[in-house]
Amino acid sequence: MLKGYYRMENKKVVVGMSGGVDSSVAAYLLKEQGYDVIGVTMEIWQQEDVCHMEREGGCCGLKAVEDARRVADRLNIPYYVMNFKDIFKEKVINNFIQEYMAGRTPNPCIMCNRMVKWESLLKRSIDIGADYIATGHYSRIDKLDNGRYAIRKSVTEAKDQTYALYNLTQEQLRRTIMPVGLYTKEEIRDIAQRIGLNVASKPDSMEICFIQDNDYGRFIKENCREEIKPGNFVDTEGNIIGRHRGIIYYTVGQRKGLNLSMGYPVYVLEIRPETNQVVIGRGEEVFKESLRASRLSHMSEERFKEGKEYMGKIRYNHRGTLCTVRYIDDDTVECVFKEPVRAVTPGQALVLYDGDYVAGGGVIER
RNA sequence: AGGGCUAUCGCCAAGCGGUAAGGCACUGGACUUUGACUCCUGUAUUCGUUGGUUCGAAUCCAACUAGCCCUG
Repeated sequence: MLKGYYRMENKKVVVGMSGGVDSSVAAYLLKEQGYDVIGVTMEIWQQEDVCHMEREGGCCGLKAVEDARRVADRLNIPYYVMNFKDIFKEKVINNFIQEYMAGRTPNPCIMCNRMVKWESLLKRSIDIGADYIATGHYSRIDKLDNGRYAIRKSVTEAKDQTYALYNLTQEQLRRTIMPVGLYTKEEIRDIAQRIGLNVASKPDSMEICFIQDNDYGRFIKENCREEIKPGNFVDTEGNIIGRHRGIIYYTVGQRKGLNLSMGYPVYVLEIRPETNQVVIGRGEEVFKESLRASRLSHMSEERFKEGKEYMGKIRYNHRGTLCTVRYIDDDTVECVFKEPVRAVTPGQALVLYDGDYVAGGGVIER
């Protein structure tokens, strides 16, 4: 039943515990493997008025602390709550708002993973004497023949979280353990059940953790300094076809909420922050066969191989499309897909896979 | 001022005497560890107004109202 079992006497690992099933079982598995396990819950965004609107499954709510503490007690491991509110606000929330204001669509989970879950938690963990940090991600980390570390897809295709981890650094990967990547979600729930964790049937988390009601438009409006200005919807010819409420409310590929009655469904093709315009078109116009990505991150390889076929994902829930890349400069690639992909969205990540391994990725520019 | 045409859900639009299609938009839900997409679901007791004909009208008739077009 236990996979990847080997004894790690004296090795100290900090497990980021969200209070959910996955990270709880991760802590258990590590303990079984002989690590010296410390449970930590990262306090990152809670507002004081959140108690009455406890949403099930939030990855970092207040109830999370209760649940995590109970699990730590049960596993008999030391447990701490660490405050990461400032760094989270600065690196994740502010960036989230800035990106939307700039007409882009960020993926806050990726930013949070890289800057908070890893950069900050790892640093503090090392400070308290830990050798590793661990999480409950459905993903594996392998050391390759070329000496590099790489994120590898989980054993379950159905539950794969590697996309949001594409930009972890070699140093971060070297110090990370992801014990649940060897199991399926069902197996993890079974383990939780067997060892008597009360979080066994807790629902998976979803949606943005720091926006409880999921109304991210309102969240930005209330938290940004600048004014949200209404503007024009235009077609590809530049004709004005309506008014929009402000570019932050839209994203490429979006259909709902446009309030545009053309007789056929219309979608957002492009957001132009310079002119405050939102370009609208038909469903088939939202497909593209190439994109440009920058702020590159290389994982399984030091550099991508031009002409080599990778599987490219342009959003978390994307099966992937075969593609090739070509460097425009050291930090930018042009990616050409074998077949058109829907809704290439600036601000989202392009993640390239070489088989099961994450080769790397970047942020979509256009 | 004459002549003609049109008025059906927020938008477009079927209907042509037998008891209100459909599309778009919008609602709610499912899916989803980002935003989206997608998939289900719901949505006019009422047809510009007022009368009339008829067993029965959104459908026929009349007047009125509004908009559009043509001629001055």
